Amino acid sequence: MEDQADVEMLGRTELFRGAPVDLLRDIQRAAFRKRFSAGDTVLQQGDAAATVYIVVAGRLRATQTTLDGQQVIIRYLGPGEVAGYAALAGGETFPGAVIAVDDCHLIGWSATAIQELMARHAGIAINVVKLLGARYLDIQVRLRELSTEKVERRIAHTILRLAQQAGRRTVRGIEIVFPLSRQDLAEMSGTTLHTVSRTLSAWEERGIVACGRRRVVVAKPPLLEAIAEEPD
Amino acid sequence: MEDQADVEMLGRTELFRGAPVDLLRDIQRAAFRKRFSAGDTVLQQGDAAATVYIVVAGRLRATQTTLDGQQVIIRYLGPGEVAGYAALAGGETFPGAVIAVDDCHLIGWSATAIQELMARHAGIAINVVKLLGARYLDIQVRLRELSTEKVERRIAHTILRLAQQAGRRTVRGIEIVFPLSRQDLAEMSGTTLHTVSRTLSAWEERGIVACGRRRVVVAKPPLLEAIAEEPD
DNA sequence: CTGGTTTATTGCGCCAGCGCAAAGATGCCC
DNA sequence: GGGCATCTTTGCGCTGGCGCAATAAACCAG
Repeated sequence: MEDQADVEMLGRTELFRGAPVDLLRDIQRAAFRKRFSAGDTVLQQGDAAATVYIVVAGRLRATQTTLDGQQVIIRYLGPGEVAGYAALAGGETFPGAVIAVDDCHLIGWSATAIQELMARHAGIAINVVKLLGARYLDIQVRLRELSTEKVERRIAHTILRLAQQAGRRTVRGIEIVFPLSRQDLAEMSGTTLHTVSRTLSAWEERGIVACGRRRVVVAKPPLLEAIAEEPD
Repeated sequence: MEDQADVEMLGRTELFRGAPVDLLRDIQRAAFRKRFSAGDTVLQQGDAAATVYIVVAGRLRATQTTLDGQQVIIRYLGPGEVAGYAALAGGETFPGAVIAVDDCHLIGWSATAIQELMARHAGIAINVVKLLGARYLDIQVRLRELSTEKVERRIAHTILRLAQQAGRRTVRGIEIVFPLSRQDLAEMSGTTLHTVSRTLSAWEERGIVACGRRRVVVAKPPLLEAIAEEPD
């Protein structure tokens, strides 16, 4: 039965880990499912923070856009992860957008439902604390990289991080499993697509990476790590 | 009685807001007090995340330092705010350091005590969620600024933010109440002290700011806001 | 297969901001 | 009040990486 599978899946997410089975069943009953196609907007920047999602399948991108249209990618999220922190933390509106990169399958709850859940079950609130703590840590590190490192190192770090969280071993090396353009890498590394393109070309020359249209494969991780760590 | 005053103070912090008085009393009894002089290290990067503090008086700086000694300032914190998130979120070690900028007076708890408190009182866990959510929001915005804005705008944003959270109205304008060097501003804006110095000199010329040794006063906030918002 | 769209590459010139270095200002401690 | 440490200013030259622009390659739809 599908619901049963759902319950097991929920029990493995960062949000509901450790919850007793009967609670998971309640949670599952309160949820709704939703599918999105690649490119769809799941959460819109500025909209009321009324929904929280967990990713069942597919890959999403959290971004933040300025008034003048400049965009940065805050992070990518995959199966088991949470989209819509603002709704957890009691924010009024979403500070950024979440876009489907692949075709995606999500499970969602209303903000009020989740907040009530947290109020009734401290364990879930603590899961949220851990999850936000982990995100805060990640983003601190990126802030430091952005402030102190030169572009090449930043791009290297960005790719290594993506390979870590969404890499698949292949004969050619570690392939990032979702489509990732030069522009995307630029928006994660705080640079321009031109500089990313030039950098990747140079690396390709040296056999460190292999890339195609919206594809990146890390052929020689140790060399890329060396670049990421070498001082300016 | 001093304890009574403490309890009231705790009830107004972001961490314990909304807790019933008798719980606050328990919390207060479990706490220890500690004083630090300007320049002292309160939490050391890499140390076991075993303590959480609330600032009673004074001002602190949260930083993160790289292996090669480069430093960024994550944020400043003042009265009522929490130092040592890692201990709340169940992290192993502190990802950054916290340093006293002024002479400071703090109240602290062991990580285990606070975690037990969260587990027993969902309201407190929810306060932590809100607090981490707010920090995450702040840092997202800074990440975007750092990625997309030119230095002058970034410095303007940095100063405006500091004026917002630690500004005092005076005849000369809004004064940032704690000592703040050019180097500090550089480490918050992702630039060098030289560029900060040059920029502030130019602004001083135009009467937008007035500054001295480790002092910054925003004389004409609207003009500074204009700089912060003007497109590149 | 064709035409159109999106994505990637690369040459070229320029300039914002860095890094160095040296001098100057300010505050503190004895 | 004098000496010292810390902090700030400013000139100068250089360069990393941006921005533009034009071309090329890959993909898609019909």
